[in-house]
Amino acid sequence: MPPRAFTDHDHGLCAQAALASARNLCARRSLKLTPARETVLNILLESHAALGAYTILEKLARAGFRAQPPVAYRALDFLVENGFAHRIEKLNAFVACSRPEQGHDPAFMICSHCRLVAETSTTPGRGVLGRTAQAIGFEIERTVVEVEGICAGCLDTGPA
Amino acid sequence: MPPRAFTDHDHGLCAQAALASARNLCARRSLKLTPARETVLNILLESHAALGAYTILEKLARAGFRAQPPVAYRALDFLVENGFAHRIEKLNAFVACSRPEQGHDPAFMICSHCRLVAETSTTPGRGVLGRTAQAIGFEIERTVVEVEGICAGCLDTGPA
DNA sequence: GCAACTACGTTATAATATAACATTACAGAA
DNA sequence: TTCTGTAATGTTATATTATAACGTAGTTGC
Repeated sequence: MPPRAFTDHDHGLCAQAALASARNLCARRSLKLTPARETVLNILLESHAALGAYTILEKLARAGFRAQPPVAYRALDFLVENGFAHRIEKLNAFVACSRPEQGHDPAFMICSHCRLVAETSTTPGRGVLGRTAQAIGFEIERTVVEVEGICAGCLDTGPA
Repeated sequence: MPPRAFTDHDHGLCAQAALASARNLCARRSLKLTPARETVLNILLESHAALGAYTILEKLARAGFRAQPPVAYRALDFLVENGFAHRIEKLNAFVACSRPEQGHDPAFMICSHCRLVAETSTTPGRGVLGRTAQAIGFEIERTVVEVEGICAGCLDTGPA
């Protein structure tokens, strides 16, 4: 599956599908997709851009929620823990997950010009790094793979 | 070259070599390794642990420097830009570079128990991610590869 | 009903990072 | 040597990101 962020697609459908999928998974796992959580997920699903917690907070406020930071962070914690969103370490920001159905080790391509983030996947345990880890007895738990660069669209219109 | 952080080694030598190497490279490239910069590098070289900017700032203060944040951040910027240190995104912290001589795409193994960070290297442009990037015309500029887990030493003494 | 748990509301503050502008040091040109 | 531009530092203030702590309310299972 190619990443969608930088390719033409019907984003309405894309967002709708992700939301439906989240609802589904929550039902199956008896997780509560409460209003605040669902609203944050919808905010993230508006685009493939990474949003900072305080940007999300503003949008939450506009949607009628109380705008204290913990509200946003708690919702984000829930979404990230359950695989409906990801934290982009490089940006201290968050994106909706493109593939909530699959367990995955996500990898991200971040356009430093338009700030869109495409999700793809990686197999970090394998490859050189995995072998090195094994050689020294390091047990991998989580991986962060983020590449920063310029997406095709931004290259076309002239790189930054 | 295996990562040193999690393996037995003479750390005094390790730090000394890194410092010598930094001095050398600065001379060759006419970069100024000023007292503040060298002190920060030495602070980082004390161990293979990642240090936050404010921890570094405290140590700088103890070494007789003025302790305003920009002092630490400027020195860190210099060290990172010139490859003498790296920023660990996952931790918002910094480590000395283990191989300042080589241009590299570093990858890090972070022990979530003892917080030591081992540096190794990666070839992000190749592999699945590189091919995906190429397929959609994404031009990679920088990569962040950090794996979090438990090092052999911490596994031995009982995992967290 | 009520105990236990989960989520939410709210205040406060911690931790990380940078803007902005004044001052000083220093290298190369006149 | 003095001038001058650049790089580095000093300093104040503030922006941005994140969490602690504690009380309230809703829900679930008994």
